Amino acid sequence: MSGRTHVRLADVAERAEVSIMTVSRVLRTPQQVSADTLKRVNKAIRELGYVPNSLAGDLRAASPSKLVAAIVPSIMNSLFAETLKGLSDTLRSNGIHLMLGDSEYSQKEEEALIAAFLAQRPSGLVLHNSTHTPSARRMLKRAGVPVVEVGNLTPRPTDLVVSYSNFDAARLMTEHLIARGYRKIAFASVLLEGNERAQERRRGYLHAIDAAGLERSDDLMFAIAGSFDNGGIALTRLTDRRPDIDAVFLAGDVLAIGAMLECRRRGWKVPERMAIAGFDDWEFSRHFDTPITTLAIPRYDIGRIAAELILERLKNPSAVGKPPVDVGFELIHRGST
Amino acid sequence: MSGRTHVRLADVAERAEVSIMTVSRVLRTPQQVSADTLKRVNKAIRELGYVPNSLAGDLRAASPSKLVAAIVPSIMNSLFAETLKGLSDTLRSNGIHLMLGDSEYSQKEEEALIAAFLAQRPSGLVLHNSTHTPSARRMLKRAGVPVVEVGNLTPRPTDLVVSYSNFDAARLMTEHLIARGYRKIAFASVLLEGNERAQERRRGYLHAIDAAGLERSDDLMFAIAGSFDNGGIALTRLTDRRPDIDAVFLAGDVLAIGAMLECRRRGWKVPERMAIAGFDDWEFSRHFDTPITTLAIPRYDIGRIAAELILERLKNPSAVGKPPVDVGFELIHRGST
DNA sequence: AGCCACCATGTGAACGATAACATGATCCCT
DNA sequence: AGGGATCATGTTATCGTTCACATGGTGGCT
Repeated sequence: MSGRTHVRLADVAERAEVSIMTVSRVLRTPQQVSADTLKRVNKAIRELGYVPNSLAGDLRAASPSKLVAAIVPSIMNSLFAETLKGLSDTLRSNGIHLMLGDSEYSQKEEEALIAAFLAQRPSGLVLHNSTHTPSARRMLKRAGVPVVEVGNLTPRPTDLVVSYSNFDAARLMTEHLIARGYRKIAFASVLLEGNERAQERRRGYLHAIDAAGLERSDDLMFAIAGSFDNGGIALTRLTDRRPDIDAVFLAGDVLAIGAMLECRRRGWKVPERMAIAGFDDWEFSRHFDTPITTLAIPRYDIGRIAAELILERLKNPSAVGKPPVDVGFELIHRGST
Repeated sequence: MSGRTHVRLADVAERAEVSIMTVSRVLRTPQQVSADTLKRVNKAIRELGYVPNSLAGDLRAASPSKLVAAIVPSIMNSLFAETLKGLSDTLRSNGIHLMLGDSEYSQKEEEALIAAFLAQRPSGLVLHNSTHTPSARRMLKRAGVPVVEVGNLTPRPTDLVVSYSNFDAARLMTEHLIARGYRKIAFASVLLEGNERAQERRRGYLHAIDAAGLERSDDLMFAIAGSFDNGGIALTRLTDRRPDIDAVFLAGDVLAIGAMLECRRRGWKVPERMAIAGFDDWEFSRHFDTPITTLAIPRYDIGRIAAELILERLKNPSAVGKPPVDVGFELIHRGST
């Protein structure tokens, strides 16, 4: 073992008795190298266990690194995982890999991550949030890198957008509940602060409520961190305040599932005693005795399309100003409403 | 806009009327720079929106990039997500970020990811698998980078290990079922091929069965991809073959939950008609009418400790040969057994 | 005053690769 | 047989940063 950590092109070149440049060609443009040189160099590469140094390569080529950075509010939320999978699959088949950050729903943290990631000169940036600190916004503008926002069909995007309208989705679900005859419709969601998606869903709910002339009241709204237990808690708080509630729209994460469990504990019939509507078609939503009416978002596709937009931009950097891509959503009517 | 994409140290230096080196020092060792130079340079940095180029920095410093690569069998499996979160949290507080790959349970794919990741000169590698292709094994040995395997307390690790014994965990659960009086105990797991963890769990099950002198039979074992529905299918297949089964140990993913749902559909009392044991304490396991007995693995801690080992090794590269870290597991006895 | 230590800053080379150009050999065509 | 095109390979400069060393000014101590 020599003192040097890694095998370099120069080491391979020496062993194969060719120049560095020839080794480089063997790796990148083998058709430009004669058959037997190719064989000799490949042998040396294998024997030495050469692993290219992308840092050096990308630096000299002034090309971005073969990495795309993604920042999600929570790694452990399987909804975001689906989008990441779409991203990762699509990028990988183009030789690009994923750098992942977890902003923990904090814009300040997101800003720090953006700075750290940009230092790696990624080929692109995918952000779940579309509201950022001013400083983050400035960095993104100047980065000279495709930026895709995927959490909401935001009106004033930084660059590219692939998403769906949280507002429309929540409005549609509320309209559905109204059409089914419910009149005291409550709304529960994850915490609103810094979460544009939750805010938009709330706006959508209120819009439908107002349009139908139904009661709009703070009593009918509740926000709480997303978890099973909290879905039950939300239901409890709301119905304690207002026993006349006949439907709850739980617009986030696993809240609806928690609410279903709570209804079962209480022996409440769904939807007769209480209708339950969810957001996001968790596999589990289907599996209750009374399966849950919910909104299905094509989250894998969001990731896939985000990747495609980045790849396209890399091929053709001048093609800026692409309009937002609306992947839509689907209301899945099941037994709970 | 000039033709150049990014602002360089040289641009900042020019604007602040100092040398490149001074700017570099402002960023890395500001205590070596006089107060007013510091102010002037920082102003220029802000005005130009300078973002360091880690590619160049890490190249020259011959230091690894501030990235750690992790490869999991499936991004969308929330169990792995928990470990990733532990990793990510711990690394980030040390200025290191995560590169993420999804091997889709394939060793060939894992090998490709390892090669691609090593090219980025990461500070470390975290692998969920502990069995690799020969070529992957060779790369890992030669990489000169800390490698942590986290999926199983494997006997012949590549380098570092932080995990628990799948064998012992499955054995313990099987012993628990035996102690509770069950005699025809079936075993269902995710697909075994290339999945060392599932294989080890099966070994643990068989070990306990043999030790107790109970029936060991292919009829009592079933493997299927992990999903809700497949848990129900596993239960159906097993009891079709062998109606005398009185307990099923579902050692993987969400199979146990699927089996519970299937029991409910059939109106089977758990555990009277059929005992159900799971592996991995999904939040959901608690929330059935009959909550599920299961094994809790400290998956977040696995990630955290893996990160700590890497950080330690970076500080002190000579400290090789650390023994495996066993984080253990816990059998959580609930109503289903 | 003279000397040395120290502090702030600058200079030149180097990290490992690639781009652009240069070279010499081979080949084909007239 | 001569000359340009083509092919395989080599040479030199460069990417943006950091390292190692050099330099000049300031201050304290005797």
